[in-house]
Formats: sequence, C-alpha cells, structure tokens
Amino acid sequence: MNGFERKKEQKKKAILQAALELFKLHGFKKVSISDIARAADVSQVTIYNHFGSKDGLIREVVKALLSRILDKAREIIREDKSFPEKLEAIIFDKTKIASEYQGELMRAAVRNDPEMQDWIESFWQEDVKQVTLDLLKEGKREGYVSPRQSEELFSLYLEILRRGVFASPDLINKIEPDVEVYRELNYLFIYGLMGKKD
Amino acid sequence: MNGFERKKEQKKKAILQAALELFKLHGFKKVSISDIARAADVSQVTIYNHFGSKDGLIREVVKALLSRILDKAREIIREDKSFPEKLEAIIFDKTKIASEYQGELMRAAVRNDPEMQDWIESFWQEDVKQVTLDLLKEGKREGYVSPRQSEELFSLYLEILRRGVFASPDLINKIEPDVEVYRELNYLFIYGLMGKKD
Amino acid sequence: MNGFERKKEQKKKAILQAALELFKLHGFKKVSISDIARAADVSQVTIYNHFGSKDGLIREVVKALLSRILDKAREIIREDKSFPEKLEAIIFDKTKIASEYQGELMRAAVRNDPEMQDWIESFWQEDVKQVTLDLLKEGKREGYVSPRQSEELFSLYLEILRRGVFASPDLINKIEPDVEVYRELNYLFIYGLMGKKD
Amino acid sequence: MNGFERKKEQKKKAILQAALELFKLHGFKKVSISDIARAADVSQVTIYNHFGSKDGLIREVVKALLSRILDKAREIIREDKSFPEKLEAIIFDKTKIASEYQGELMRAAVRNDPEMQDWIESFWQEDVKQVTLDLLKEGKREGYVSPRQSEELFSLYLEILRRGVFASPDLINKIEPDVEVYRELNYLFIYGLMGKKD
DNA sequence: AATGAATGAGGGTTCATTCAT
DNA sequence: GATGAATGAACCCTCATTCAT
Repeated sequence: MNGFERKKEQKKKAILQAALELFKLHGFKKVSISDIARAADVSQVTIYNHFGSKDGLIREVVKALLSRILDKAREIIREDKSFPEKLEAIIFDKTKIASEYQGELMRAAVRNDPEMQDWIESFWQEDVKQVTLDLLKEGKREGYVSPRQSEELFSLYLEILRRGVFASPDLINKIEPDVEVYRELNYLFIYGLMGKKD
Repeated sequence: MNGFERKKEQKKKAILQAALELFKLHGFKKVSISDIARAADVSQVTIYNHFGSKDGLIREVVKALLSRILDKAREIIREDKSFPEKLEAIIFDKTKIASEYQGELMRAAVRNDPEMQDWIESFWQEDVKQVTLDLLKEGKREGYVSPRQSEELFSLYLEILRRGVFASPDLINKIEPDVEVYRELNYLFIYGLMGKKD
Repeated sequence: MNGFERKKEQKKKAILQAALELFKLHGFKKVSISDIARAADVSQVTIYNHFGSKDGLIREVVKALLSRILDKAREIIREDKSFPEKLEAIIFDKTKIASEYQGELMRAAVRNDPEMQDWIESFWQEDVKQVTLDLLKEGKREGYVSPRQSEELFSLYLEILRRGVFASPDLINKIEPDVEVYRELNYLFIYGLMGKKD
Repeated sequence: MNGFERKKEQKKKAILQAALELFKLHGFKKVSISDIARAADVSQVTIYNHFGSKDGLIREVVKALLSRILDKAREIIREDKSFPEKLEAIIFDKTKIASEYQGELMRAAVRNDPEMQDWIESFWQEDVKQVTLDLLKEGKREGYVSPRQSEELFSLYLEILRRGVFASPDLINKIEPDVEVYRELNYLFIYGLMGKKD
C-alpha cells in the first residue's frame, strides 16, 4: 500500500471513528454529516466519496462496531478464566467497547435497510453462533449451565441480558460505585432469582 | 366540565394518542409536528397551544406512557395468579402496552432534559418502587425468590430483563411461533442458567 | 374572498410571476428556488407550501403560461382583422407574451413528467384545437388557405412555424430593424417559397 | 502523429462523443462532468486537461455538432436529387444527425458566452451562407423558388423551419406513422397555405 | 381557542473544480 | 499526461416554530 492509499485509508478510519463517537452520544438522526465532517476534519463531500450516503456511512459504522464487539467476545473466551468471569466480562463489557452498541438506536437505523438486515442475519448465523456455542460448552463443562440447556435459548438469553444491561446504564450507575453490583447481577443470571440451593 | 372544555380535552387526548402512535413507529426525531397535526386532525399551532414545544409534547407522551405501563403492572400484580405467571406477564408485556416503550429512543429523548429526568427519578422512587416491592414480597412468600434477595437488586434485575426483552423482538420473533420460548425464558429468569436443582 | 385569502393569492401570483421571469431568462435548471424566493420577496418555504416542490412550481408556471398564450390567440382571432394579419399576430406574438414560451426548455422540463404530459395532451385536444379550427375556417373563407387543407396538418404547420420563430430570435433580430421582415416571412408562410402566382 | 498522440486524440474523441450523447439525452445542465468521465472511461481531470472547463467542453461539443450538421447539408446538396427532395432532407434530417441539435438548449448554453457567439456568427457568415446560397440557386433554377426571393430571407425561412421541426417531434410523432406527413409539410413549405395554383 | 400562512435554520446531497501523486 | 482523492459552494427540501386573523 503506497502513501496515497494509506492516507486515504487514514481518512476513512478517521471518519468512521468520528461518526461512531458522535452516534454514540446523540444517535443517528441527530448527528449531521456536517458534524461528522467537522469532527473528522474532512470535507462533507469526502464522506460521500467514501460512503455514498449517510445511510451508507451508518451501515459501515454498524458493521465495524459489531465486528469489534464480536472480536472482543472471542478474545474473552480465549482467556484463562472461569465461566462466570467470562460471562460477566461479555455481558458487562468492561472494556466499554460494546457500550457503543446503542441497542435500540441501531435497530432503528437498521429497520428499513434490507441489505443491512441480510448482513446482520448472516453475521449472526455464521460468526456469533460459533462464539456462543463455545461459551455454552464451557459453561456446561464447568457445571454452571444445565446440561439440558439448548444452544438456541442460551444464545437468546445471553443477548437479552446484554441488551438489557446496555440499555440500563442509568439504573446501574445509580447503584454504583458499589462494584459488587456486577457480581451480584451475574449471580442472578446464573442462579436466577431463586439463588443457589445449598 | 362543560361541553367546551370536554372538546378541548378530547383534542389533547387525540394529539397525545397520535403522537404516541407515530413515535412508536418511527421514533421521536423522525416524526414531525406536522405529521402529528395531520394524524390528530388539528392545526400545528394547536399542539403548541397545548404543549408549548415538541419537547413539551414528548415529555407528556413519555409521562403518559410510563404511567400506563405502571398501571398495567399494578393490575397484573392484583390478579389472582402465581408469581411466575405475574413475572412473565410483566416482563413480556403480552398486552403490548409496553412495546410502546421505545427503550433506547426514550432515553435519548430524555437525556438532555433535566426536568424530565427529575420527573422520572421521582416516578421511580415513589411509584415503581412500591409495585416492585409488592412483587418481590410475593415472590419470596411463594418461594420463587431467595429470601436474601435485596429489593434494590431485584428491581434492577427486573428492569434489565424488561429492557433486554423489549430490545430483542427481532431475536424472539425468529424463534417463534414456538410460544414455549416465553415460558422457557421465564424459567431462566427464575432459575438461572443452572436450572432448578431437583 | 377575505383579506387573508387575498394576501395569500397575491403571494402566489408574485411567486409565479417571479419564477416565470427568471425561467425565461435562464431556464429551469439554472434558476434556484432561492433565486425565486428572493425575487418574489418571500421565504423559500412559502414556495414549498404553495407548490410542494420545484417541479410542482414548474408545472404551474407552464400551465399558466400556456393558458395565457391561448387566451391571447383567442383574443386575436376575435378581432376585426384579415386572416394574414391574424396569422402574423399569432405566430410572431408581437405582444411578447409567447416569447415567454421557451420552446425547447419547456419540453425538457415536461419530458419526465407524466402528469404534465397528460395535462398538455388534453389542453391541446380540447382548447387549442378549437382555436386552430376557427382560424383555419377563416383562412379558407377568405381564400388564403386551400380548401383541401386538412385541419390536422394546418395545426401542425402552425405550431412548427410558431416554435421555429420563437427559437430564432437571434436570427430575426439580426435582420431587424427592418420591420418588413415579419411581413415577408408571413408572406412565405402563406404563399410558400414559390410565391403568389399572379 | 505517433502512437502516443493518437491515443491522446482518441481519448479526446471519446470524451466529445460521450458528452454529445449525454447532452442530447438530458441537456447541458443535467449532465455532470462526472457522468461524462464515467461514460468516456476517463478521469474527470482528463476532461479538464483537454477542455479547461465544462464551458470549454460545451463549446467544443457545439462546434463539432454544428460542423457535422453543415457537412451533412453540403453532402445532401451535392447529391443528384430534385430541389424539393433536398429541402425535405435538410429540414427533416432523416439522418438524425441534426436531431442532436438541441435547439433552445444550445442557445441557452451559448447565450452568456461571447466567444461562442463570435464563433457561431462567423460560422454562419462564412460557411452556412455558402451552402444556403447553393440551395437557393438550385431552387430558383428548378422553378420551385420565386426569382424575387432574397437570399437573406430564404436563409431565415429555412432556419425557422428547421428549428420549428426540431422543436416539434412530439407533434410530428403523434401523426405518424403516416409517413406522408413529411411530404405534405414539405409541400406547405414550398407552396404555402394557399397551395399550388393549377 | 384555533387556524392557515409564513419563516430562519439547518439537513442531505451534488457539482465543477483543484490538489497531490 | 493522467489519475484518485478532496473540496467550497450551492441546491432542493424539511423542520420546529411564530405571525396574523
């Protein structure tokens, strides 16, 4: 890659980064192309040259974001930790990467975009499924998950918890800084309301 | 209330109803005052006369919505059902009332509105807390919730599950029409990943 | 019509007039809504409130213009003049009304507008046809037009001459100010290249 | 001319051809440099290297077009046909070359371009005049044109008819496929509304 | 109280043109 | 000479809001 292309790639990265930053803060609709251009220090037109339209930009931002989240999850699973620790790490995303995942807002943006829906569908089936399956196996092996647990339901449960947590920073922050809240919630996810029978 | 005031009140209701309907479908930003005025069959100015501004209207819509959701929860708790049934009813909102609760979108609208934040804060402390407490007591009494469970954590857990479920209709719908999925998820909420020890 | 509506109608007229003026000078594409708004001393949005879009405005301008041209033609025919005089008046449009008829430009604007095409089609069939027929009858009665001349061809010939003349002010002006050129051209239209046999 | 320069010349031709094609279809304003570059398979900048600006390109396109039309007329006149046949061929341009002559649109492009006006002026005086004169002489010789017909008026009449016909494809096409319409119109051009006295 | 008309500010997008390689 | 990348200016249009009745 010569200097020309590297510079181009740098600008593209800068745009994506600035867009992500702003979308996180204010949502897709409220952020204008002009805002992003200013933040990335490029002309508006450069954004159009790279992404074609605002929708095109949103698409790329969402794709990049989901990929990053998945990479993070893969990494967590590879680490040498217990199942509860991994579960907690994935759901609460201490690295803050996934906090960028604006649950509902993302859905809103994707709702009327068939191409995006297809991409996500295949992303889910091909990439996420594998990661989830790995985690499930480990949970069963270590005795934290019932052997009867189906993969499908486990995957759904996991995502609901993730989205629920991401959608509730206001509530969680109210309880902090007692950091134990994460541990206790995680306990609930594993043992349920009933708690561990002992 | 005379006929004149009743008519006035009707218009206000119509505006709120139309606004809610449209906000549900397209989110706050995408719906214009003009859209709402057309749907409610009033002039734009009438909306301003009643609500002062778009933000004012949003505020009232959110308040009305949250109140309705709470009423629904109260009603569920009063019914003659078991704790798991009530839990399921509240979280999955079969009545679809809470599906109007555009999780993340609502937060986005509230984020920069201190007045609204105050209202919600007190709403949570005074009204929601009571309902949650009732449910928690019942869960403990019937043996579905560990006696050691704190009210604060229970409330947080409940809200995370609610928001997670509301944010995941795409995933849940993919599994349907096997309606058992609701029951099985509810089972997970109560007994956790580990499942009931028996 | 009360004062409110009269004022509204005045603004609409002002917009149409300004638009026509500018379109005449620079063509449809080169004139921006902003230009028209400035010329008519209204806000851009007012134009949108009245005409919906730039295309909508163009439509109305074209319709108004064609109607005015036709009215002028009707008036000419009613006057107490000879056939050649009327022919000349219609084709050369000394009143300059029809000089506003930007032949090709208008067609360009209409090309991709089915609704407009329909309107023009019916306008031609219902209104123009009648006027043309009146003129043709008179021409035959006075002996300036061959009795064998079909109405269809006469109408086509007339329009070709009109459009050709409108499209050629550059050439005609080069010959002026010898005003006789109009008379001589008109002579050509009636007697052809061969001239009158006498 | 070596291979290098030939290649360069080819690109220039390709650009002119693509530009003409697109201008014909959509007019000068609606076609962007980017469109032309894509159609000619060159970079936008190459167009600027060759023509300096969009206006420069338009100038060259117009010049090339007018030259082609004139060449065609010359060719027609050289053929072994009667005057009416030649007149018809020139006015109706069955070869479709002149259909590229976007009457009014071209004028619009030329209007504010003094350089272009000068070029056209001299083109008219030096080249077109000669061709017209040849045709006029032939018409008089064969007895189809009155001996008293001045060259100036004949030229003007011819151009008006040409432009009128080019501006009226919509009307002419409505009468087709009765191909006789061309002949009958041509008859009108020669003998006028009054028709041949016999 | 209610409305139709009007608007300033701003949004996404396209264009002719220039820069850097 | 040719190109991909970048841009300032402008365009059409929409919105929340106010004015005049």
